[in-house]
Amino acid sequence: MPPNNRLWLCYESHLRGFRLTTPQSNVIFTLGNTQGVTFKDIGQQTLITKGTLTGVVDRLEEKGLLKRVASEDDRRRTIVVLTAKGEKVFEDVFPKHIKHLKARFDCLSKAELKEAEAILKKIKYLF
Amino acid sequence: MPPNNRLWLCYESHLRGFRLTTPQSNVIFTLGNTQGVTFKDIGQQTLITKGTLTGVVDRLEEKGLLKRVASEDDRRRTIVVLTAKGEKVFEDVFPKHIKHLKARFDCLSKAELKEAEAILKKIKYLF
DNA sequence: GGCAATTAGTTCGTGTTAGGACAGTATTGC
DNA sequence: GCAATACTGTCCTAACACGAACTAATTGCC
Repeated sequence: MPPNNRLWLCYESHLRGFRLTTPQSNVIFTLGNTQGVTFKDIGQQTLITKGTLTGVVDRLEEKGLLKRVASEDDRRRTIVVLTAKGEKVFEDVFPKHIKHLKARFDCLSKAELKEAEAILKKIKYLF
Repeated sequence: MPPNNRLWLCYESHLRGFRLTTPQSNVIFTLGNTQGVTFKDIGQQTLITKGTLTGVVDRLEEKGLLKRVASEDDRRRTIVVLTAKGEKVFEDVFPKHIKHLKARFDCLSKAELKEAEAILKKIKYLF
């Protein structure tokens, strides 16, 4: 069961407006302001399993937003790098997306946000 | 991005032990202790969209856990009913699953649980 | 040095997801 | 009573999701 709720739909539909799926934008966001990241590291940051990641990167590569570069040090590795087009998309979408989400949570007071963070951390550490 | 976290994995892997996926078990749980539920109502309760639900129900029907019955009042409707086998699965899995989850959350105090519920409700109503 | 174990990424199979087009059925409005 | 509208479930497509099997490269161990 994916996150079937309005918070999720709000998150996702905003990205759809930029022709990006959520996993795709997560990859773009991970790659922004870096010199390139390996598949493995992208997977760890985005929590996308490697098998799925292959497909997500394929589609972003087809769109010309990133490219695969073979690593020199370790030839098993593939480094994924944003293209100029990908950089542009990152610089456009990322700030807008943060702003979009922030606008919703600004309805909560500082105290409420702290409370939410605290209790969610507790739940997180149960698992 | 599906719920890629340990809480989720805990939830899902427990069900996998019963050869059920999460959406499949959600449908079973929705059908348990009822005389049958329409597609539409299952979708509303489980938050599975109708197009997806068709496939989920197909697979459960193949497993012999439920069956489709045409509605008499409204011939557009299909009512989904647990078979005897499906009832057995429900009666086996449901209590075990609740117990499994409860065990984790019991580490939180009553006050903490109340707090979590309150803040999560607030977030929910933002969206 | 050489072979086993490990690691990185791809591929494949099964299942889930949303969304849109579709057909059949029911309801509404006039 | 009939046309327009709305509703119900199916089918389709594109994209994920995981896990397992696979290839290629590197490391570990003796």
